[in-house]
Amino acid sequence: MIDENLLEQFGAGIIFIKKGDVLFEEGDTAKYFYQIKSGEVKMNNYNDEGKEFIQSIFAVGSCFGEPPLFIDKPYPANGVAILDSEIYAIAKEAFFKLLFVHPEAHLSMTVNLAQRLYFKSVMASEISSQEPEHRILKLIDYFKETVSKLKPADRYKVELTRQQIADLTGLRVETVIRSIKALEKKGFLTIEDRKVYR
Amino acid sequence: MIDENLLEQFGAGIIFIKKGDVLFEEGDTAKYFYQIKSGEVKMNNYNDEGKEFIQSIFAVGSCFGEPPLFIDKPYPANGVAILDSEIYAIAKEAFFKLLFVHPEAHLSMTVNLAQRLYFKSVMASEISSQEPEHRILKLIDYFKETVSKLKPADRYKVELTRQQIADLTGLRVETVIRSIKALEKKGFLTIEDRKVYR
DNA sequence: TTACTGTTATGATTTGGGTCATAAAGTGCT
DNA sequence: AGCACTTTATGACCCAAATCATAACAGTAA
Repeated sequence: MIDENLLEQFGAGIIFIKKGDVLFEEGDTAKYFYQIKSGEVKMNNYNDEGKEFIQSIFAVGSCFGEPPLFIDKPYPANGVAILDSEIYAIAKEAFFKLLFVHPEAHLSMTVNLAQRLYFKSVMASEISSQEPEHRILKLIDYFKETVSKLKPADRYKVELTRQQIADLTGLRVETVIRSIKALEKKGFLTIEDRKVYR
Repeated sequence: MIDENLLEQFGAGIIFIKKGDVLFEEGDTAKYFYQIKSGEVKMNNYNDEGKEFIQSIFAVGSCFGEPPLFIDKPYPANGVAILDSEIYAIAKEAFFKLLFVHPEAHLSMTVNLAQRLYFKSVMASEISSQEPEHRILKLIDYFKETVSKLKPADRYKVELTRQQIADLTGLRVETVIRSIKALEKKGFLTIEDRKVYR
C-alpha cells in the first residue's frame, strides 16, 4: 500500500517468517507498521472452544495490523504467516512521521482502511443473517473481485481451501463442502478436480 | 469527529430528519460526508427474508458513511435516523479539500476509521464463533466502554432494546431475551424494571 | 377511559448446521 | 515406494437456536 522506497527511506526493516510463524498475538501491543513484500499473512482469532476465525487474508503489497497503532489498543487478533514471507516493518513513530511528511501516503492508508471497513460491513451482514450458501458465494465473489481483481465474466479459480472458507465465514468444513456441492448443482460455480471455479 | 466550525467553514449544510427517516439506501452513490449534530442514526441491512442487521449505531458527534466516499463504491447499507436528528452534510469534494487543508482533521478521520474497523473485527469474531450469551455480553461491554465511555466498575444502563441487540448480534429477540435472563441468573448483569444494567 | 403500538416475556415445536465417525484422494517428504 | 499429513467427501445423529403462537406490560395518543 505504501511505496517500498518510502518505507526503506523511513528505516523499514525486513522480517523473514516461515509458514505458520506468528508475527504478533491477540493482546500484544502494536509497535510496528507491517507491509508484505512477499508471501501471505492471515489475522485470526480462536474462540473458547478453539475454533478458528480468520479476520482477513493479506497478500503481497498489503499492509495489516494498523488500526491498533492509531487507537492505542492491543491487537484484536493474531498475525500468522500462511506462506513463507518477507515483511516490511517500520516502527510506530517513524510510520506516523512518514504519514505526516507524505500526505498522499496518508490518504492511501485512509483509503485502505475504508476498503477494509467496507469488506467487514459486507461480511458482517452476511455472516449474521444469511444462509451458508449465500455467505460462501459472497466471500468467493469478494476474493474474485477484490483480491484477484477479476471481472464478473472472468473465470476465477478459488485458491482458498474448504477449511479456510469455513474459518472466514464462521461455518464448519463439512457445511462448506456440502454447500459448495449444492451451489455447483444449482449452477453457481463449478468444481473441477476438487478445485472451485466461479 | 470533525470540528463543527471547520465543517461550517467548508460549507456544511444541516439536514433535519425525523425518527425512521432514511438518509441514504444501500446501493446509493455516496456524495456527502455526514456528521451528527443531534440525534442518533443507525446503518442497517435487510437479508433476503427481511431480517434486519444493524451495522452500527452512531450518536452525537459521530460521523458515518465515509468509506464509500474514499473507495468510490455504493453504500453497503442503509442510513436511518433512530431519533429526530440534525445532520451536518458536506459535499464530497469540499470534504476532501478539508482533509487536505487540515491534516489534523484527516488524522482524526483515520483514527475514527481504525476505531470502527477494530469494533468490526471484534464483533465479527464474536458473531461467527461464540454463543449468544457471549456475543451479547461483548456487545454490551462495547457500548458501555466505547459509546458511553464508562469504566468497567461503573454501572451502565443499557439503552438498547432487546430487538436492537438481536439485530446487532444477528440473533433473534426471543434468544436475546432468554440469554439476558440466563446472564442475570449467572450474575453477569442485572435487570430492573425490564432495563438491563451492567 | 379506551385503543393502539412497541417491548418484553414464555411455552411448544421444528430444523439446519454442528458434531462425530470414517474414508478416500491428493501432497510432500525420506 | 512407503509413510505421514492435509484436504475433500459422506452418512448418521443431535441439539441449540429459530420459529410459531400467544400474552402481558408500558407508554401515549385520542
